[in-house]
This record gives sequence, C-alpha cells and structure tokens, in this order.
Amino acid sequence: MALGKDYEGQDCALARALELVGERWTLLVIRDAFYGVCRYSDFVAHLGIPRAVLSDRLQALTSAGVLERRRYSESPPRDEYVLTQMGKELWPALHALGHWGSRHMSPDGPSKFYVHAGCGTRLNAAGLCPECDGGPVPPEDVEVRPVREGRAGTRADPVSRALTRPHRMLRPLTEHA
Amino acid sequence: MALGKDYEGQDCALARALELVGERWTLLVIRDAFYGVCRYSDFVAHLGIPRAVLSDRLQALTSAGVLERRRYSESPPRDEYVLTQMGKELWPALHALGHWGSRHMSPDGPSKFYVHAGCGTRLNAAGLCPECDGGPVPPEDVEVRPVREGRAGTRADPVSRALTRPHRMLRPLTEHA
DNA sequence: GCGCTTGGTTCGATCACTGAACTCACGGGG
DNA sequence: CCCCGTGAGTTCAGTGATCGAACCAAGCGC
Repeated sequence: MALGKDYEGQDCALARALELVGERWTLLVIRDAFYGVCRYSDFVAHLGIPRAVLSDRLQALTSAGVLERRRYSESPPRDEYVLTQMGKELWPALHALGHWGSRHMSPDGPSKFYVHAGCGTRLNAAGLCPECDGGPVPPEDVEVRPVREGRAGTRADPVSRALTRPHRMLRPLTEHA
Repeated sequence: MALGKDYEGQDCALARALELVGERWTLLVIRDAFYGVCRYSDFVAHLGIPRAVLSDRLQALTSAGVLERRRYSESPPRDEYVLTQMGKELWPALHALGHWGSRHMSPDGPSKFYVHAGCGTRLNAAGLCPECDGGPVPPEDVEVRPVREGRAGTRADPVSRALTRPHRMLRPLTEHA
C-alpha cells in the first residue's frame, strides 16, 4: 500500500498498522501463516500471488517482526516463515474482518469456521469461546474446519487439499519433504 | 485493492472482505466515518487523500452498502455519508487492528483511546468493557479521547481540531453550515 | 550429466494512485 | 447583474505498484 508516502500526517495507530499490513495480499499471506502455511511454494500455489509480490511481502513482514524466517534444512538450504508473537497478536483483527466478510460479503455463507479446540465450541463474533468462561482464545487453541468436510473446492493445491479436513491453527500444513 | 482480478479463487470470507475494504485509504475513510466525519471536504482535509480516490472509495462503499449517502440540504444540494448497520459492524475489526497498531507500530504510544461512554472505563483489547458485564460495546456507546486533551498535533483542519477533545463516536463532528 | 524441485529475480505491460488544475451549481455582496 | 467564495466533485498527465511469464541457481536423485 505504501505508495511513495505512507499516510503521512495521520497520527493514528490504525494508519501505522495499515502501512504494514494494509498492502494488497499482505493480510492473506498472514492468514495463510495462521493456517500453517510456511513455505514459499505453498504460498504461491494457495494464494495465486505473483512471486515478486510474495518475495516483497515476506521480506517486509520479516523485517517488521511479524514473521520469522527459520532454516529447517541445511542441505539443501531451506527456510520457512512462521508467525512471531507480534504476528500472532493479529489474530483478533483477522478473525473480526473475516467474520464481517462472512456475514456481509459471502452470499453462500462461509466455507470454513473456527472452533475452540479445547471444547469443540464454535467461536463467537468477538473470537471468544462462549462455553469456556468467555475468555479470549489464543490462535494456538483454534481449529479451522471446512463447512463441508472432504469436499474440495475448485482448487487442487496441497494447501487447499489439506484444509478440506479440520486443522489446528499454526501447525504446519505440509510436511517438509 | 482490486487490481483487475480481485483475489479470484480465494474461497475465503477474509478475501471477500478485503476486496472491498482492503484498498488503500478505504479503512481510514471508514475510521473517519466512525469519528463522525461525513462530508467530502472534511475527509479530504483530515486524511489528505487525493480527491479522485475519495470519490472512488465513497462510491464503492456506498454501492456496497457500508455507507449511505443522505441529502441534508436541498439548496444548495449537499449530501453526507453515514455508516449503515453493515458499516457499523466493522467496528470490532477496526478496533482490533488499531489496537495492534498501537501496541506494535506506535513508538510514542497511541494518540487516542476509547472508553465506554456509559461508565468511563477504557475498552480492553477485544473491544469489551471490563466493568460492565464484559459484553461487547456498540460503537454508539464509545467515546474517543485524545491522550493529551487540548494539545493539537501538527494538523489544523476542523476535524483534527474537533478531535482534541472527547467525542462520542458516530455523532457528527462538524456542524452543517 | 540431466531433469526435478524449491526459492527466488528480472522485465515489459498494465493498472492504480497522486497532485494539481478544472468544472459546476449554488449563494451572497455590491 | 457581475464577481467571488464554497462544496463537491471530474479530468489528466506523471509516477509507482502489480501482474504474469520467463529466467536463474542451488541442490538432490538417478
């Protein structure tokens, strides 16, 4: 989103946040990271994002401290991108936006929903578990479930296929070969 | 953000939401609408947004049902833009993103904060009032307060000046002449 | 050596954003 | 009536971001 000048003069925390995560694709990259996507090729295949843009976003998010680049294989040298604590704290914002989108922008209803892994209860609008004391549910304890399990959509990439069954968030979706 | 194709193939509520509110400036326009900005010239002065972009965003948000265009004067013909119910439901997402920005992207701390107008308690991270039964606080019941009351920043437009004192959200900030 | 996979970079074409100027419809003062 | 000011836009040339496809390189497996 940064187009030359970035919202300069806006003395506002929202503007600061948008300078980093408000660019095209950035929030979808972060959402995929919550789903457990951590490899370059999986981002490309699942998002259909241009590779140059993905490189740019991963770099920006890494140097801002939202993602961390971690080497998981020396030979061949392979890195993965995982959310930092700062990145994980974006979960409430992501969930709120997604909830709004499913209420107002999804004519066929959502394709996935979120449950508290501890008790199996669906999260409410605020991202809280209505069963367990109503406290906030950290993303580690959230499970993503497809509305129609096993029914693949039109997409056939590894990430989309893995998401046709329930998956604990932040756990890697694809095994490192 | 819509650049030709809009995240096509992403069977995801978040992608749907971002196709509308993910474009540059859009969320800041909506934030200003929560603050009570409703006139074209006030948006321009407060955001520093190019007029062509503002026209485009107001049109898109209006036809999507997030804003409503309402005539408040017949002669001269003057319209104002106000949030619809659908628009007001973006408040949790906006608050969550702003909260994240103030925690991680604002070295000097936030310049404004939000309190529950009913009891004067500062809202917590989830946008709930910790005093009043912990339930969600609708934006109508939220007051924006500057951290240092009366201290204007570097900006001198009517909206910035009005926001140097506490203001109930969604109430018009400037009087129609 | 040869192909395959992963993780990128490069590049021309296209699209979006910017800033400044211009338009248009009123309303008021002289 | 003429001129100026205001609010709400539109137009337009210049610049920056994004797109998609091609290209590159390192390290296997055979």
